[in-house]
Amino acid sequence: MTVRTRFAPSPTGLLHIGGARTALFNFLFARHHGGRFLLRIEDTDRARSTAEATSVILEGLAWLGLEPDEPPLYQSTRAARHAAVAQAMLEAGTAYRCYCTPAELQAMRERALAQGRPPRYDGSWRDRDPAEAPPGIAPAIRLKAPREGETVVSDLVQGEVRVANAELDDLILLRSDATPTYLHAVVVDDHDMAITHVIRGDDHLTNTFRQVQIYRAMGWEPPAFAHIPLIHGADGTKLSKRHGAVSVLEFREQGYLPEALCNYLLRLGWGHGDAEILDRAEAIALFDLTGVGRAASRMDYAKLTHLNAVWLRRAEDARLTEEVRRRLAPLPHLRLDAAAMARIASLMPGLKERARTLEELADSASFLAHTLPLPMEEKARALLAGPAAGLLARLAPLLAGAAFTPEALAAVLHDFAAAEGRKLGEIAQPLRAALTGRLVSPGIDAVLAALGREESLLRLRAALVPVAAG
RNA sequence: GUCCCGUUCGUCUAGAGGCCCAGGACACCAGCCUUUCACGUUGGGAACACGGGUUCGAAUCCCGUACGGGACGCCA
Repeated sequence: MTVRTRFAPSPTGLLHIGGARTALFNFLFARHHGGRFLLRIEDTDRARSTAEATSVILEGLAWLGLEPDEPPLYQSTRAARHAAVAQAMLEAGTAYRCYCTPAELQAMRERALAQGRPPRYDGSWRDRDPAEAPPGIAPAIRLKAPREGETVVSDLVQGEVRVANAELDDLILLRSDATPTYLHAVVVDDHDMAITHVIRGDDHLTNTFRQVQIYRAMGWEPPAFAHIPLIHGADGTKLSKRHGAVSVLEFREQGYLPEALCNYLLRLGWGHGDAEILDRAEAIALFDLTGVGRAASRMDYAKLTHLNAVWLRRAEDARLTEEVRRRLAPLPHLRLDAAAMARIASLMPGLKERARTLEELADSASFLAHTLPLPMEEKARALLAGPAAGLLARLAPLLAGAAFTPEALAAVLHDFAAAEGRKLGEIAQPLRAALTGRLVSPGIDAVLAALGREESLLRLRAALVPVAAG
């Protein structure tokens, strides 16, 4: 039997990282077992579903490299099939028409709650003669669920979970307007799509009992279930916007790499020995449901950022250069011409070691494309205002005559430091300040070489002018 | 309220009766390296929720308690 999994989001909002992780686990599980990963858009709630939300989900999945193996199935296109199955259950006697109005049900719930009983449908139409049906009321179709015994779910993550059938009431399959409820539509679709493993958030665990009852009523074999724990915010409560970024596209915006986010999400709630850094191929090879924990895990942005730094260092320079260009393009006072891009590309090895996100990377590369005057960090300005200025003034002519290769420049700086009786850092730091406007950058010889003689001397003199004048 | 699930360093986790006076990673602190920063590297502090059992032996099995989460809709 070929493994078939699915991710089934409802397009009512963003693709948040909880959903992304669910998709990732489904994808990885399918790939690990040589199966297929499918996507179903649960858009039966027409009022809340939007095309925008659907495209956000598709875009997020594509960015994460979690594209489905078949075109997505839109649940709303399957209403006729859902109704037909409910009808078949009606005829088979495993379902019945219920004429209670929403108001009556509401009152029923409130009464039960007031008496300290669980709020459940009392089954009043279960065995009632349909001839007693009140006129003018369209019935809903309810499952005639077993009242005795228990329903058992053998969950691949949670283990064997059971509940007494007496705890469950007769759920609605088809609303009075003939549209399917979520519980019913999911079962019919998973069955028709030949889904073998349903991997989803454990907020669905208790729904599963009722879904299993539907499978049983139809004589269908239920798929295997795996309910994975939810992701919480740093404070342990349900993840929401106030915890920081939650939308997948938001992470992209902030400069996170998809492979880093996937790596992080994989390790959140799943472990395999001491393995921490995993690429897609390794994840597919190692992932299995047995490694999934049962407790909710908290979102840790610091760890995500660290993983992002790791993946940033591993990323191709050309790709990062393009990402930097895209992020720098809208900014003022930058000239992203071929020369500037060549500088950025040549310094990328040193740049990417010092950044944790694409945002930081772009920021740290901006000096290479900046038009003069160069913006100065306060500390850089202070350094240039000190005695270092004299050193740089004496250094300038030496640089003017030097070959602009990192090796030759390093030699010039070393010799100069020796001649001045200074430590190299005492030369390099002010020079860095003059050339970059900052105190942190790739190696100073590499920076000089990347900028080239003309630009380097231009920046050096520009930095010294105010000092000389003051 | 009822039902279901969970609980190992601050966080993510390893651990499936002796290998654990509990290992790794992030974060934190200190040293080294370094041309600053970062990387790297070395070291440090830091946890089996609590109480009972079972066993020669329990983080691991059982039962309670506490705390947390989830579900109880003609929402998904």
